[in-house]
Amino acid sequence: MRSAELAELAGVTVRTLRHYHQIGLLDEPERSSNGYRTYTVRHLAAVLRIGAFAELGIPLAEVGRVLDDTAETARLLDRIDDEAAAEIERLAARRAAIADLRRGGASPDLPASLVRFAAYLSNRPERSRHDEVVEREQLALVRHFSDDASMPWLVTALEHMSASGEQSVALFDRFARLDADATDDEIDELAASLAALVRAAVGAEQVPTLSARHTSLLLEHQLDSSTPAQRRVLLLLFDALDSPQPD
Amino acid sequence: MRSAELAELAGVTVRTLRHYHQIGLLDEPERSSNGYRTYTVRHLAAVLRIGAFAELGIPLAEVGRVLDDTAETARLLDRIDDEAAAEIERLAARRAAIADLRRGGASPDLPASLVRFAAYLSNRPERSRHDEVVEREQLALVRHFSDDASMPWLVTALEHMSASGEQSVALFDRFARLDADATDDEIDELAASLAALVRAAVGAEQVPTLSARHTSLLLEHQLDSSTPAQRRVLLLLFDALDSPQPD
DNA sequence: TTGCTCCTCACGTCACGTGAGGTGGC
DNA sequence: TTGCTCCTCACGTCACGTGAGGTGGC
Repeated sequence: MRSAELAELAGVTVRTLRHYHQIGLLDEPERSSNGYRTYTVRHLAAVLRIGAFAELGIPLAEVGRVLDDTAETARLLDRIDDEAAAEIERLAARRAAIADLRRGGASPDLPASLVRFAAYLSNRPERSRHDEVVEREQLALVRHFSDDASMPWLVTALEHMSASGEQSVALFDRFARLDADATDDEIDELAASLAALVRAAVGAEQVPTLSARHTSLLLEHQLDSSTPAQRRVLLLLFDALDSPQPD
Repeated sequence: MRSAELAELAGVTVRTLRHYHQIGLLDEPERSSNGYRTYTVRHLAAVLRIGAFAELGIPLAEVGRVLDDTAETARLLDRIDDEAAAEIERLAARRAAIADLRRGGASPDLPASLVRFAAYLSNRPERSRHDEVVEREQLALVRHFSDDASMPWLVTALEHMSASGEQSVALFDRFARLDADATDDEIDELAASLAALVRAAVGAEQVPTLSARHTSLLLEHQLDSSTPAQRRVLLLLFDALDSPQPD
């Protein structure tokens, strides 16, 4: 029989047959006078056997070695079974993550623990496109760092703020819309208010270490994304948070 | 920060960063005077965001399009979820097949319904290496064809034979060891005995169609693998099976 | 001459891994 | 000079898919 017929009988493409030839898995058959390959039933059997091993996940490069070696096959299948189990777990975890996203209506790069905080931010009036981008980046950073020892206070604080309602939204809004020609008084007052908000959210006994590697990266990101006036507020805020609480 | 530091913070390799640059997913940062890339926290955030989408199974070629498009992301995730479900099923089926093989101690290319028959064949005394190869090929063919309409009688017959014990093994053994100078009488007798065995196994009312495509391929395979004396037996056998039963 | 089947290269896929060969500052 | 870090190509991976360009017999 010719290539097309063998391929159809075996349920593969002609290209697959060629590939098996190329990697030495399948003997080249005789050629007829016009150069066409003329396969036999034995070729069909060979293709089917190769296919059976391949379907189990044995790489073609190994199939040749194990076609007639039951012990080797069993060893390989042990490994493949483990890999399949691991892959199933990966995929199941992925599906679970997707299901979570659907429930929360959130974006893949949002930390699950901060979905509420993200929603809270998006409620802010006059949130610009640029604000959104910056927020997304920050949340991605927090998410990635959230297993870090220096992080829990931040997550706690953000959660707490998102529960504290309109008052804190108003503060963030003032910060976001801070004028370039804001007076020193305005800036002092805003920094103090934010410091108070953070302290209240964190709890007085937990002193965040702003100099920790991951934390300082977050602060750096915030500074990078701020206007000069905002930067002045932030520096005052960091100072206030770093110094012992006035009582 | 430099490449190595960014890579470590993000939990990826430097090569991954380069790859993201190459496909235009990640902005090239400034270079320092020695040509080293100097990344910012924003690059870190970008890498983390890309990674979050990639981990969910979104191809990098799509990540760029959906980074800021929640609706598109949701649509993509629907597809990916379906694909993940299908892949899990494939892998689970593979694991089930491997578990079956372990229980039966069989080879991957054996039809599950013929494990007993294969074991039965392997009990034959003086089974040569060549016999084994031929048997394996035949079983692979039967397995692949076993959903064909012309096939059930064969599977039934083989099953039945494997239950019929030593008598039939002895017949197969006589066939396998048939001498090149066997007499016509010996050949006639063996063909008749085999025909009787097959008829008994199949059941009288089921007349197999030896000319059906898949069946004739099996016969062709058997003929190809036989000695001239065996071929004579087989042709007599096929004739006997094809003609109405003398009564 | 037109169709059909078969043939042989050979590039593309996907997300990087892995050298090879070279440079600049300590 | 030796080490270290970074750089830029560029090939390899895995099992084929997909043209491109050509041939032989009806």
